[in-house]
Amino acid sequence: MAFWLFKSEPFKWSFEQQKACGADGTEWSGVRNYQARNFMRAMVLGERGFFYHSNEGKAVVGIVEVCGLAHPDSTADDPRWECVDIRAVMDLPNPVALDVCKSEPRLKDMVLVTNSRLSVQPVGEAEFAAICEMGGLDVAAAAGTGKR
DNA sequence: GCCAACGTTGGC
DNA sequence: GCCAACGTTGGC
Repeated sequence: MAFWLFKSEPFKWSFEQQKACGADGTEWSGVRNYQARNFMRAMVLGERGFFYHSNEGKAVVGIVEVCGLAHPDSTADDPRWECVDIRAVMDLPNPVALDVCKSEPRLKDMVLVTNSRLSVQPVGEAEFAAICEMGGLDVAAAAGTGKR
């Protein structure tokens, strides 16, 4: 199981809007970057990730789950662009801000910290756990591996 | 609003 | 295939 991070400017698409889509989720459309696309191609159903608000907010605000494998992006006129579908799972009780991530030793190698421009990125298991802990979430619950 | 970092494009 | 020019992203 891998973990991911999806970045969005809240004015364009916020976690509130994501939650409003419910369990069906939505296309994570609009990605026009090969690295980001390749990460989406590697995603598996049920994998979890963070929802990060860039620009305004600059914080990890929620947990999402991959609910549709990579497919052509309906908003692209070029079929080489693909995206997955994701749905909101839960909020982080305490959003974890970027500057907090930057000053957290366990997150010093996190892609969010080292390459702020990548809009879809992998998250290490330890990084996932650290942010859940800092955000006030039970790691197993956030990862979807705990008891329900 | 500025600018640094990064990616992409296109001329050669 | 290199590299300069350009566009975009996103932190500050």
